[in-house]
Formats: sequence, C-alpha cells, structure tokens
Amino acid sequence: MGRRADHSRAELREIIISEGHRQMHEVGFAHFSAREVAKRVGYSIGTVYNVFGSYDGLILAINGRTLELWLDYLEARLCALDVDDDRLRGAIDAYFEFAIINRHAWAALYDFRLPDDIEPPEYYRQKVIAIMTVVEHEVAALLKVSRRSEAPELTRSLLATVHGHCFFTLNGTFRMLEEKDPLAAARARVADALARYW
Amino acid sequence: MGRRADHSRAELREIIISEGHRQMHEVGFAHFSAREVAKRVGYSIGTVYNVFGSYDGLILAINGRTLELWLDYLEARLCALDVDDDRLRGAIDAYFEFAIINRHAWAALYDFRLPDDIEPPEYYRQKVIAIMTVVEHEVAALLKVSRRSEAPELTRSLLATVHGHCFFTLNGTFRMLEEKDPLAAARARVADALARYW
DNA sequence: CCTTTTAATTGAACACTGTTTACTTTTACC
DNA sequence: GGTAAAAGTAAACAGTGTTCAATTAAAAGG
Repeated sequence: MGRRADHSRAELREIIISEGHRQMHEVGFAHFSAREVAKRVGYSIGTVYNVFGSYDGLILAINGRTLELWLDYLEARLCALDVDDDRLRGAIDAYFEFAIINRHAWAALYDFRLPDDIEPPEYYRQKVIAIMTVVEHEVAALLKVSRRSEAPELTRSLLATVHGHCFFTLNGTFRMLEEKDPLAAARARVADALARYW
Repeated sequence: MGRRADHSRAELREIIISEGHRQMHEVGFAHFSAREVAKRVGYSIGTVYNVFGSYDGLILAINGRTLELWLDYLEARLCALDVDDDRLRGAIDAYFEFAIINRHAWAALYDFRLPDDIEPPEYYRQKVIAIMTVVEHEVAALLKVSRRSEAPELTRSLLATVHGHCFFTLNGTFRMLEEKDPLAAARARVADALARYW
C-alpha cells in the first residue's frame, strides 16, 4: 500500500507515541517491541521507522511522553497545596507516587541509554529541565535569601537523593536490605540537607 | 558431541561467568548475548542453558561476579586507610570509582530486573548485604553511641543517596542538568545527614 | 571386560527482535 | 493529465532467547 489519508504526520506520531506508551506501561522496557506497537496501530514497521528514524528515536519519544506526564503529576500536586504547606514534601511524595503508579514507564526512563557518543535531543533535555525547575522553585523558597543562588546545585543533589531512594524501592534493593519505609528515609535526607542551608 | 572431560561443572561455570563478565564489561547489558558468550568459550548455547537454567540465571551469576569485585574494591580501599582518616569519604569515592571504571558491568546490576514475582537467589542477596555491611561498619563508627542502633537504616539511606548521585552521573542526567561535581554533592549530602546523628 | 545406565553436549528448529531496502501507491503540483 | 515526490508496505537479513530430540562419552554394575 502507498500513502494513505488516514492520518497526518502529526496525528500518526501521536498515535504511535500514545500506543507505544501504553505498551511500555504494560510490559516494560525489556519486553517492549516496536513491531508490536506497529501492529497495534495498524501500520507497518516500516512506517514507524519512517516517523521516528530508529528504535532509539521511538523510545526517546515515549520516554518524553512519560516525562510530560510526570511533570503534570507534580504540578497538579503542588497546585493543590498552599504556600503554608510543606510543598517540598509534597513534591517528594509525588515523585514516589508517580514512579510506583507508572513503574514500567518510569523505569524505562533509566533502563534506556543512548549510545555513549550521542547526546539526547534538545526537546528531551527541556522536559527533564522542566521537572527540575519546578522542584527548584520549591527548594529556593526554603533557603535563606543569602544562599538562594545555591538552589540549582542543591536541587540537582536532592533530586539525585530522592531518585536513589525511589530506585532502590522499585528495583528490589530495599526489599533485599529489609528497608521498611524508604519514603520516610528520603524525606529525612532532604530535611538533613535543608537544615544546613538555613 | 556428547559428554566431554574438558572441564568439571564448577570449572565450566567459572569459565562462562568469567567470559560473560568480560563480555558485559565490554558491550553492556543492551548488547550482551548469551549465544556470543557460548561461542567464545567454545561450548554450545545448550550447555549454557544446562549450567545456568535460563538467561536470567546467567545474568544473575554475572552480576554476582560484579558485586564480588565491587566488594573487593571497597575493602582494598578501606584497608589502605587508618582509623584517623575519613574512611566513609573513602568508601563514597570507591563507590564512584568502581562504577566509572566498570560502568557497563555496574550499570547491568540495575539494567537487569527479575520478573515481578521472582525473588533474587539467596547467594545474590548475601553479596548485596556484604557490601552494605562494610559500609555500615564505617557509618556506625561515626555515630554517637546512643544512636548506633540506627546505623543499619541510616546506611541504607546513605547508600541510596550516593547511588542516586552516581547513577545520575553515569546515565547522563547530571550532564543534562549541567552538574559539574556530582561526587562533591554526594559527599555533602552524606555529611549533612551525619551532622544530625552526632 | 563388557554392557547398561546416566549425564553432558550438541545443533537444529521456533518464534521472535531491530533494521534496511526495493517496490507500490497515493498525493500534490505544473 | 502527466510527473515527481512523499508515504507506506512487505520481504529479506542477521541477530536474539528458548526448547528439545538425538548423540556421545563417562560411570556403574555385573
């Protein structure tokens, strides 16, 4: 078959990302298959390559979608809190919750790695930075004015801290080590750091 | 061919793990191939399945080897320090160094995940605990006596903290976020936590 | 020592994977 | 209407993990 008028390029892109994301959510990165996605959206595998260029391109697009959903989840949570609430705690909880609810899609963000010599596309970087920026805003609000300029580096470090706890929770390391309350531990480490910045 | 007297079961196991680990070190989890390992050790793929039961069994054995090497690396580092040195800092540095030197094999520890309903074998769990125990010893030494009993939970949390920083360093997240000195950040977060336990 | 049992080893077969490419069909444009 | 470009297909290729009947060599039994 040749060119069909079923969908525009943009629509087709959206359909494949959407079904691909569903697939990733259900079976996880290890069992994800580009061919299976093609089959489910009713196009051939060749078309998927036509739109995304490569397998890596498809995965990046799907992971990009996950990052968008993550940002939405985080913003929705913060939106529900006022300025008096412990908003950073809310952000940490949202980090864990999103990862647990969408564990396969979330894990795929880290299971997939580009070849060593290839940089992620700019659109992907922007989505990561967007999440970091939201958190940074909350971190900055908790620092004394004289140290506000350190908010970016502290935020990166706190993200890594929370990520480590979240990752060990979802990959089974904490189960092996009999850790019962990883979320509380993550909150405690963040509190420890902030105590020194005020 | 049938039964050969070339190697005992234990020798064969060792040969395959050793070559498998070399392979993992070179090409990483994504491009690792059990068939390729079989070819390189001069046995058929069927024999590999005979010895390890499954692909997952082989990967667990290889990752187990990585954990052994990691423990050795950590102990060698601590052995070179005396009681007056900042031994915990040495342990953190060794964590990063090992991960960087053996990045593919190290990443495979986290790239690979067992099916949700399957627990890792006891031998694997023991190796993880062994690493944690070495660190716990150093953490306990830095706590005031009245809080020594909290060493295990604090150690788990500090491991997660350092892991998060190390992971973000190696998977490119910190490059995207323009973090220049992840190791210093990891050390700082550990120091923040310890400041509250003394 | 010779036979039988048993364990080890093989390689072909199967159903999948990502990737490339020659080919066909449709659309858009002159 | 004819032509060039774009879109889409499906087959081919070289891999993968996994299974299993067949084969062979060592061990055990008499």
